[in-house]
Amino acid sequence: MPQKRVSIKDIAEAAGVSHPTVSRALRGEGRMSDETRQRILELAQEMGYTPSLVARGLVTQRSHLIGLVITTFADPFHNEVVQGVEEEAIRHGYDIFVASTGVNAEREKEVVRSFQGRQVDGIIVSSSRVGDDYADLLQETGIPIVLINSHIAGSRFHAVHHDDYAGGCQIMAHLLERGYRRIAYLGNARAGKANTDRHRAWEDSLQAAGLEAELAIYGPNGRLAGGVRATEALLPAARERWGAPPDAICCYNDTMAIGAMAVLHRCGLRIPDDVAVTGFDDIDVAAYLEPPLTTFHQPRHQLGVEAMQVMLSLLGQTNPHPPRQVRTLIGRLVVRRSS
Amino acid sequence: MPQKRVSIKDIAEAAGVSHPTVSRALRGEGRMSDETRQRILELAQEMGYTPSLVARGLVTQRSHLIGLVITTFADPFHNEVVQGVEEEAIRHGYDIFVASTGVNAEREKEVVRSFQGRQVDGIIVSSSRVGDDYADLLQETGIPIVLINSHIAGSRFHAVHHDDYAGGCQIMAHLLERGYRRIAYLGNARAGKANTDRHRAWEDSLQAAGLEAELAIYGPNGRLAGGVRATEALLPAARERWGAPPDAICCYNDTMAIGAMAVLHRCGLRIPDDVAVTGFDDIDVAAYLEPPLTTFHQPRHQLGVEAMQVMLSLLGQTNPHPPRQVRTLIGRLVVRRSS
DNA sequence: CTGTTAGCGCCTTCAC
DNA sequence: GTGAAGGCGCTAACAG
Repeated sequence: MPQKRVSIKDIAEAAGVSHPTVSRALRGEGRMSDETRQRILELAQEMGYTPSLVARGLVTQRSHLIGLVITTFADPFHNEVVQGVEEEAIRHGYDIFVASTGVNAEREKEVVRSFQGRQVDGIIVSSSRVGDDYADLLQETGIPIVLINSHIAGSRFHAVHHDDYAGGCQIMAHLLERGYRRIAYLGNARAGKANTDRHRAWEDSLQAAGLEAELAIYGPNGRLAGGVRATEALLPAARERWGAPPDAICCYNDTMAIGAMAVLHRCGLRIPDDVAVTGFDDIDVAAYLEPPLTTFHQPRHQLGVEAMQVMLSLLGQTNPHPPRQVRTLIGRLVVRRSS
Repeated sequence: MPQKRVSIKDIAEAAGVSHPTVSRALRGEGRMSDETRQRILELAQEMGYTPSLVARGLVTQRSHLIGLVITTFADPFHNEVVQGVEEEAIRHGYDIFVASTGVNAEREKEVVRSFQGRQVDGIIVSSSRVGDDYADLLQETGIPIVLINSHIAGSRFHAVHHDDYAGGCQIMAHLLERGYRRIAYLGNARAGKANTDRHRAWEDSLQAAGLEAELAIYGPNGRLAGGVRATEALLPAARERWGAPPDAICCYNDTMAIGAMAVLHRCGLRIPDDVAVTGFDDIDVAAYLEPPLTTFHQPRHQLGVEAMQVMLSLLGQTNPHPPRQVRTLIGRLVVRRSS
């Protein structure tokens, strides 16, 4: 029985009052006799009334919708972030509208248009390499923006991120302390600041230890296959340079590290006896690998929560140009058996 | 510069025509002089016009939005499905509005209300244990519904799913053929039909082989920790019954299998020499584990695509009660080194 | 080919 | 306390 929508008019008629009265009753606004209010509320319940957020949005110009841009749904890092954003949003009466862009600049524009068209109250962008043109596009919408882990073009945006450089340094300090010397970096050619920060941490740490940062190999992406590809390139390169495999591989993230471990296993190299491996992010599966993966834990969920908190504070403001907010979350080194 | 929205009225004024004319020009509808149309289009471009899908939705009663319900964003299975739905949706001019419910019945209702309020044109529900009351709630909205992998209460809904029973049988046939005899089932207490089908496949296959289905242990959920918990319970139970570990563990899904493998490793049991392990789904990481996991590949992405296709066909209909559509996708056994 | 009028469902003044 | 208007931005019907 695809029943027709019931509107406040229908309720008004049934209750013998006018629509505005119903509207007020439903929102608990304006003083009115408890009796009428009660009757209206009951009627609304009975008739199965659901307010049209569309109509409401049209008049109030607020959709109670937050647009969330991610690169892909198929990434364990993003997902936790999304979950965090959603929880915090719901807690405050907002819905989230998630869209993935892939690595497609055209699609990025489409998403922004769609967000604008649907009048989202705010936009959160997660882990994108926000280029300057994209940044301009976002800015032009006049909609509040919060960036997660992507302040590459971000000196002008509100942002929540973790400190990749510090994290990378902790990973490296751990490896050096354990006596590893031929440490290679496995990079992600597709990542922006996150990668350069981690790369730099690797480089600086080696130099500070009086070693040379000799071997950095990049995979085409930060996924499993990217880790495999990069490792397959790394091993011969290391042999050429050192006459041996690296004694440790510092990977851009856990996912690439898993790919790297698979290649090492396949080559008969033991982890960590022959080669140590470290990841980054501490995705769920990291603790369950064989051997369990040493990594740097990122508060992914919290990242989403705080991004939404910043957004809420922005939405509460009347000031169209509130001072820039930047939050940096601190992760922690998690040492497991892979190093 | 949070510029004010420009509306078709603004354009109309600038172009010296009436709004409806602008509306028509923008939608390429109604014949009109190429000149005026051209001028209007240029003006719209210049002024940075973005149509208000909110207003449009209010009058057309179509939002071009598809609501998608999942249980959690943090699940590698769902994510591929979502990605598939999104791609197909975008290809046809729809956006998707994803909401996660967790295992919270209250939240399920909220989501439906939100979807109704935002006037989604259709609802796709993925991998939920759609209970009867929830089913009723969905039905009452009068919005077209498509279920993915959750036709538990689904004799009345359109659905796209894979055949868990057949898949389970293939897994079991493989194990039996390899000579495994003490095969345990590691179940997910929280899953609905997917679990019962796989469980049944395990049971029937053993009996058909003249063996008894003796040991099925359930984890509290289908996640890593669920796999760990169940396996920790399984080993002593097996020892009690057989005086030895099972020689194979047939897991509800890959994620639980990873948890199981971690426990086996920790106990010094070799895979597959001491205990074989099989999963289900073929999530990305399955091929990269040590040892790589034997599993049953599910066309997760395709599942999403086809669900959206069914939805599109429904939206194209005028018939309020189109004949029920059910699509069953076929997966395939992927034998790797864990068995 | 274009303008006028009306209304989607709701909220927000304002009178009463 | 409540009702009567007006309008959010857009499309649909009908004039002209």
